[in-house]
Amino acid sequence: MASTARIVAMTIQKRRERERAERERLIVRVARELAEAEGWDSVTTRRLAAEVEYSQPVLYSHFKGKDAIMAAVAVQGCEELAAELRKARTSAGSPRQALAAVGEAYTAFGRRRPALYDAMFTHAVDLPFATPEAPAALHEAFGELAKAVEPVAAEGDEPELLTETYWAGLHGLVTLMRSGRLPEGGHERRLALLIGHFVPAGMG
Amino acid sequence: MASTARIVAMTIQKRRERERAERERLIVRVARELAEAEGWDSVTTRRLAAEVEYSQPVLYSHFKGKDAIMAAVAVQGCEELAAELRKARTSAGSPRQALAAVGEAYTAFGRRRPALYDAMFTHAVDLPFATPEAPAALHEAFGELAKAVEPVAAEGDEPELLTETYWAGLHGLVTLMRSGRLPEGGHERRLALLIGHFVPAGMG
DNA sequence: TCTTGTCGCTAGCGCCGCTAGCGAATCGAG
DNA sequence: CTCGATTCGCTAGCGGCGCTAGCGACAAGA
Repeated sequence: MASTARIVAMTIQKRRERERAERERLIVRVARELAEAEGWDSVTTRRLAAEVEYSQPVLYSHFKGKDAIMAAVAVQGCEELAAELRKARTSAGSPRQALAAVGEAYTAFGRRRPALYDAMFTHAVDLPFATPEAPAALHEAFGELAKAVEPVAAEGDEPELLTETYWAGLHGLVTLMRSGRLPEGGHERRLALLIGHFVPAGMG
Repeated sequence: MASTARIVAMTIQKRRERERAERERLIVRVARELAEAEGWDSVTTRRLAAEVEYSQPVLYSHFKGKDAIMAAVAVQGCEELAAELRKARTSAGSPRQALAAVGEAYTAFGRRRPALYDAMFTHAVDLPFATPEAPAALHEAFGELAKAVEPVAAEGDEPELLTETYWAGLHGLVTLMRSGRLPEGGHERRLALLIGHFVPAGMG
């Protein structure tokens, strides 16, 4: 009897943990949907709690604070970005085309999913970046960039630094455009200029 | 007598306007100092009002809101950035050196004056950017970049777009580094890579 | 059955940006 | 010189923010 009770208790506990994990995923999903629909300013802890139909303190039993929720959304974004970069890179014919494809995919992602992009690359400094502890999805996304950059690296260029530099160029284009500091028109030509200057003459 | 009274009234009014303008400058100066010392999060309307020794509503008689105060600080920042870019550009010996000098001056500015940089290029979308109505100081700063970029533009490169692209690269380097997404070490080499890729082979 | 512990709730703290509306000081006319 | 009109900075407060203390209901184990 005692053993039966213990087993039942254990399965009950498992169900609890399952439900709890599900609720956590719900919070992240709703936070993301809300942010994408109305912007991060609309994602307040009160509003988010109301949308998931729990009280505010429940959020804090899952996450340390609002920034941690944004960080969770950012990790999701990294996964999607990595997938899109990979797809762009692997379906390109030449190194130059691959570099252009990931550049276009990156900036397209930033424009199509601004809330996700902000969580990943402008807000939320909580999650580590340039260290091994950074989320795997982030390494994966950066790795896609790196794999596209390395083939066009010149003699003596350190590939990692060159990738970071290319990333910075793409990031600058996305953020300056999205904040209205660069006109939307001309984006393709700016991107082409950036890419062109990263490819050695006569390559591609 | 009536005319004397009117004249006196006018000079009194002038003094008033002078004092009012002085108070406005005080607000902007204190806002900037506070932001540079403790970050923009510490620049609340209550705190700022206390520092200038007036009540909160006084701020709103000068500025539409907090964003407008940040915008005023941003304009100051543009003036300083423009001056530093000009100095860097004019004291360089060759087109390549000029491009490198403004790039270094730009990123150095972003790192040395993070609060100012944020007001100018990451927050405060209030002030117009890519239009003629943009503040003169902003045009001036961009013009300095343009004057450094144009000499190295290749045949067929649209100079304005190329300048924007170079700016985006610099901006990306500054923001990704300052938010901890790029390691501080390696900045000089990344900057050198960016500059090197913007200069046609065999130039400078 | 009763104790113990878990869990989500209500309520509230100290902030924020911003504003309504009052009272004192000043101005212009008689 | 007096007195209504106007200017101007103040106190006080609104609604909302991130976050948390602490209570009550409910479930688990003796």
